Amino acid sequence: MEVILSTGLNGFSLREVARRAGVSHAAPGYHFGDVRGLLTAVAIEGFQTLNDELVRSAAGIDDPIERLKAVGRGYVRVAIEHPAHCEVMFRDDVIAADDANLAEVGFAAYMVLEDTVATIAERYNSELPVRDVARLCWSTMQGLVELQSKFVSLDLMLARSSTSLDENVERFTDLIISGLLYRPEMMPLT
Amino acid sequence: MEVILSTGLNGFSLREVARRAGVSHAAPGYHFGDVRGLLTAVAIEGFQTLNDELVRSAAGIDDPIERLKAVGRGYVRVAIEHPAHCEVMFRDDVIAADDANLAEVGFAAYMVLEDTVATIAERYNSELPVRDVARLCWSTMQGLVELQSKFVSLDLMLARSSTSLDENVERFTDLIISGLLYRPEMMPLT
DNA sequence: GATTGATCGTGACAGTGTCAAGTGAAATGA
DNA sequence: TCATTTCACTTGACACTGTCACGATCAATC
Repeated sequence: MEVILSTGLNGFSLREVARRAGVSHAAPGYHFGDVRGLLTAVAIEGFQTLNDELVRSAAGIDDPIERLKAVGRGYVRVAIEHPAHCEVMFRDDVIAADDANLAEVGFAAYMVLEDTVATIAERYNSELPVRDVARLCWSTMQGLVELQSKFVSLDLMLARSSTSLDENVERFTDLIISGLLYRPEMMPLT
Repeated sequence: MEVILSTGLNGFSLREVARRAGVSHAAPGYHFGDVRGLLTAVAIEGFQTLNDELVRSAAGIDDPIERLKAVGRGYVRVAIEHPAHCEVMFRDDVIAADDANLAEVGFAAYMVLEDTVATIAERYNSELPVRDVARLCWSTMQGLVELQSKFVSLDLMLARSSTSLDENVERFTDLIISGLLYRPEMMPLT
């Protein structure tokens, strides 16, 4: 994590890892087989903490809409507190995307989200396309985390005050949730 | 683009580019100054075509909601037709994210989206937070493009038939648009 | 007490980005 | 017209990288 944070994933190198660990230059390669293997292990660890955090965020909140908001906040909390992990987790070009363990723990994390959406459907709107909504939420969070820095520089160009990641999460989830409550018969298009 | 597509951004190398161009190994470095410089040029080209495509997608469509849908479709069309460019455009670790030309053309592309949302606000819902909605849309599209492959393997695990990128765009935009039409007084949260 | 397996260290190889120096042709200026 | 400068490279070198084969050490096991 140190190496990823200081040099970026780009300048990451097994030999630098070895240097900081005080071992020979080939030792990391022996353990993880590969640079890909090492980064895959990092990604798995990342998904594990994501899963833990989402479960913890959702726990004890009865209203599923509030629970969805909490899950969203949990997602960006992981992004903020574990930036090195998150830089790796979705980078299929540097990890073994077909690794079984990776798929399993990623699946678990996703399911926390889908379950929450399913409860919203039960309680508020039975016509809700659960799977689509869950993926919409995930895509939005992921895109937000990735684009946040662009948004900041965009605000700079427009001389507008910029919005923090946390605040953007709140706004985005509110906007999405509005959509979950909408039914066509409520209001025709003009 | 050839090199990026065949070896991935990970295995990308100036020397391979030089080989395919039939020039000496240092020639690309001379032209672009740097591997970062070359990839920044690619990103600028990518944002330029994105901007062109979004403008073309939006042109001639009167209803702003239909226009927003068209812009969304345009976004993923660029992602599909120019995968090499898109792999670079948002990778701030390998490009010069503070490049002035890059910021300018990226800004232009974003503004097509924000203008469309502004028109929706004018016509349908004056209380719409235009900036937030525009960024919600962009984040969602970006996240979707990035996560699509994960969604496919997720469907595989769940033994569900998977959804194409185009279809996901349709569904996501529909869900977002529902939210844009929603007003709290329409339906209380019971 | 010999063997085996794991955990490394060492050295080598091909490949990489980048830099300094050289090279030849085209453009420029007198 | 001819010297000079600029441009677009080429060449060669350096430090760095991942990965591999080969040894060395050492604890556990038979």
